[in-house]
Amino acid sequence: MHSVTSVGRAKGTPIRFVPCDGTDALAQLFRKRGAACNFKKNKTIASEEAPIEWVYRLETGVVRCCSYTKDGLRQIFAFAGRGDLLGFPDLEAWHFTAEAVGPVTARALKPETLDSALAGEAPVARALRRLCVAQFERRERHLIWLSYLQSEDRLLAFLTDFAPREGDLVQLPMTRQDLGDHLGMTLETVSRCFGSLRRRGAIAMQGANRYRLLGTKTHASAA
Amino acid sequence: MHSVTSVGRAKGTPIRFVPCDGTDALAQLFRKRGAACNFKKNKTIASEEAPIEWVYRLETGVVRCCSYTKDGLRQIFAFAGRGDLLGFPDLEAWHFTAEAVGPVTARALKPETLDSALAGEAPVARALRRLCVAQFERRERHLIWLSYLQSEDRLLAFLTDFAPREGDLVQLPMTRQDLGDHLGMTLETVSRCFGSLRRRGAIAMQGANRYRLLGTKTHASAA
DNA sequence: CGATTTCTTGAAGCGGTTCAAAGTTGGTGG
DNA sequence: CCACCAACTTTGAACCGCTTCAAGAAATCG
Repeated sequence: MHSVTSVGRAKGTPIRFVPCDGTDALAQLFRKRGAACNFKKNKTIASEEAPIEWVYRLETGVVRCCSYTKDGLRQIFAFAGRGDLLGFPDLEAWHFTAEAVGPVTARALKPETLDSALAGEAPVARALRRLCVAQFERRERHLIWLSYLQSEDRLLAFLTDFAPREGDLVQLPMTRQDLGDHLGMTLETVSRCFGSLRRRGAIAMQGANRYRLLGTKTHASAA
Repeated sequence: MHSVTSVGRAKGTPIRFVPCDGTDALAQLFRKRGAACNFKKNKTIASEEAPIEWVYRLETGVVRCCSYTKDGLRQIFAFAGRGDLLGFPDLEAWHFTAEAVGPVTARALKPETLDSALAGEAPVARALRRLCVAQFERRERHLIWLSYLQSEDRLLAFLTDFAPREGDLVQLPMTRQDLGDHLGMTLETVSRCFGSLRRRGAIAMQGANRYRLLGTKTHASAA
């Protein structure tokens, strides 16, 4: 651990992630009027600072949303998946680069189309606002991970977040490097952390890319 | 420096911060229909997870937007100032705690009021969306700071961001502890970094809380 | 002015990086 | 089907930046 004051203001819950449930109106819009499209592994879907020509809603596959510094360093803000939106209307340019981690399918809409729906249909506007705020909160959670937790707990936090449910066998589509660039550590540290989490009994691995969360309270539901 | 791949994708500009200019419609709304209010130093304006009863637009003073973990550690997401909004409508609860760093004045609006303006007036809706996305980008920039830069450059990045203009004498309203909790380092490290930045000639100090950016290109505008 | 908070500075220790090398995995073609 | 190659992962050892703990200096406020 480092920095951050201890001000003794213990909160019941730490930080909850509010999954956006109001997406329905948006989902329908994309399904009805969106163009289906596919991206191959590692294909760049959108480039930072390029004008937004399409707004996407992901159907299958995982996308890394990241930013490159001028020296070529990469920070992955988030891994986007099914139901996530890439791009916002009335935003002149992409503020991150989006790349397909594996094969990806999505539905695309022209920003103008979404824009006019925004004006006409209140539920769509509301759904988009909620999605934006949800992403916003996600970034804040990420910020907390990076400054509070040490590497091992940071990885565990991610794995917990990524797993749909405790005990499920989860396939990680991304590399150690991707994880490192997301969690602010080197790929070596990521690897070492996988090792110690496994040894510690927090996770079970099946090959390098499949894991299962052995919840601290999976069997014992006491307390 | 740590982690983060060098993929060699040099970009012209690193990450720009797009100041939200579309606030006008919102500003007018708050000025016309908002209730004026004052907060004393260190007063809690909003508490994480509490229901949002008012949405604020800051007029003077600085507010720290932060989150406390259950062990009482604090992460400061941002220091909000004049023109910044605290709280979003159609969001059931605060997702951070807001505290006055010094004396603060603001205008407050009931979320319902803002909500109905959102439905009726397109420019207000657009302004709010832009503000939300701007905050969003701000968090992403912050993430980049935390994972790319080492302490000294992190502080410099903040000081550069906080100064309205290079060369101006800037008064810092927050403590070293606040800065540390914002930048992910201890207050001691913050202090040491102030020292080395001063020695290095990047800034000039006037007491502990006034500084002046000695831009690397202030006088010499060459190249 | 004294008292309390805030800031600075020093020295030791640790977590994570860096550099290096060996081990795995998955895909391709003989 | 196996051999080979490239990409990815694991592991080791030395080093460095930041934290931690501790003490002293400066600033702020009643």
